Amino acid sequence: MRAAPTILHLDMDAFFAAAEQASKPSLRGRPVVVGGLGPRGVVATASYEARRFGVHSAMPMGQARRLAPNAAYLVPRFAFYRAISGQVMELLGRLSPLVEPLSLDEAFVDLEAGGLADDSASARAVGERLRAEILATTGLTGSVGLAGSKMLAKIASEEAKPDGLVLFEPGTERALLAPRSVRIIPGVGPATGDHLRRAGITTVADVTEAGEDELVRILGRSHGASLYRMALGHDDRAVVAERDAKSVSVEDTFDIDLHDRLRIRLEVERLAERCVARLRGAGHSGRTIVLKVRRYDFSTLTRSETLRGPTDDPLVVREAAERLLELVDTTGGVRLLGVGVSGLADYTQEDLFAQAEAEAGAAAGASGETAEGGAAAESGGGLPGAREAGVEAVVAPVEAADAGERRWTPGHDVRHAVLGAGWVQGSGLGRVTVRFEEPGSTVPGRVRTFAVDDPELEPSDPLPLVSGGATGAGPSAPVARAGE
DNA sequence: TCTGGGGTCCTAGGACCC
DNA sequence: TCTGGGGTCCTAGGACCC
Repeated sequence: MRAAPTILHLDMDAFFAAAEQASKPSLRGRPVVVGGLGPRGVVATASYEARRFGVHSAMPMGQARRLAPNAAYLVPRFAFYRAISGQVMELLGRLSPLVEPLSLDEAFVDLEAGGLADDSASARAVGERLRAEILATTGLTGSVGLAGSKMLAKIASEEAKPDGLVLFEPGTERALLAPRSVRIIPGVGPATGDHLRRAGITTVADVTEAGEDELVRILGRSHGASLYRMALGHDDRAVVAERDAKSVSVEDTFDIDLHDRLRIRLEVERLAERCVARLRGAGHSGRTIVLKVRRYDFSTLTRSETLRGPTDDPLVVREAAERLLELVDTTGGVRLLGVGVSGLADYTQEDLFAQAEAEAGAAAGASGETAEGGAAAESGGGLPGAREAGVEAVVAPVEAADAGERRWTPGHDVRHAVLGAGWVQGSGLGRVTVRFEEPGSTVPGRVRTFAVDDPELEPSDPLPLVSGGATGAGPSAPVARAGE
């Protein structure tokens, strides 16, 4: 707990939805919902206009459509948001060497470590200047919380939303927290909130009155003790710039439950490939392979297997995932499959050969237990071969169906040879509807409809939200205008 | 049109070891 | 050779966050 409010928390306002509104003038001031558009999609972000209809994050899309039938519904464009996030994080990096990103749209900054603020007045000035810079650079608004600890800075930025700044003076935190719901404390979610309510604890003041022993009794040692400290305003967690990843995973929810065992197996194989691609892309390898299965009734289970050493070999991960699948009963149907790797190491495959040889040498003197475990972990190598032929027969038609057809995803940018830049409003029945407008314009653009195979229409990259590019975002920024 | 995808941290039991 | 205590690793599940 610091004597000056030099921990800053930045939270961009309705980030995905705001980025889409900035990119598409016709959506400004209108309800916009970004999320999965399939039958099992959920809301990722709702614009403030959409929130007035009761739409919020994590809500099933079907429910959102009932509440706000006239909103614009768009799929997330992560590459676009990442580019904007990069611009924002770059601005934060100018304030301090200690920047801790929590997600694309959120970060802590230690202003004291940056030497730019040492009291309330200077911290507030830095926060306001940052908000102005973010707006000038990205065209988007962010809210800032300033306090003497991470927890309070985060609560302050929540209070500042949208488009504001709130500073909590150190020394006032206990009085400030006391009357509020325990749910404002990060880490207290629906389950813990219910648990506490059944014990008669609903406000932060109730928490401090109950005492640490009582909380530990209700919530367990770690959770109880930390909640008690937080309720007193005690939070000494440091802003940490570099956090090593601990796991990498990919998962898919299917529009319709999968029943066919071969198809399920095929999807597990694909997920394993995707997972390894991400693992390798991050320069990692890992020891523990995890298979996740969500069944028709939403019950979720995981099965895992730890190898003798880290791997980034697609075949090894795939075969482990296949072995794990053999342990799972999928009768009744499967709505989600996932494959993950944890126990990460920095090694890549090349290093592993040397390591394997070293281990082989060591294994000569090792116990039989270890050798047996290793043999079991690698036994999949020859076994599944008998089934491969059957799987291949399934692979071909699935991939053929995906190939060849151009997809016009709603919300994505396009360029027309004559009419210029626009974005897809919708498509179906062999037609695609495009609105022709650019981020810089102040009035909504015209709408035109084309055949899906119109040769003059092609997908394009997002345009920059702010012209001029004062940040020098660099040549690698995906927002760079296509064809210039 | 009921419930995404990518993470983190914690707990608890059993195996195993000293 | 009727029974302890502590530490670490592995597995499975759950809560939480954005």
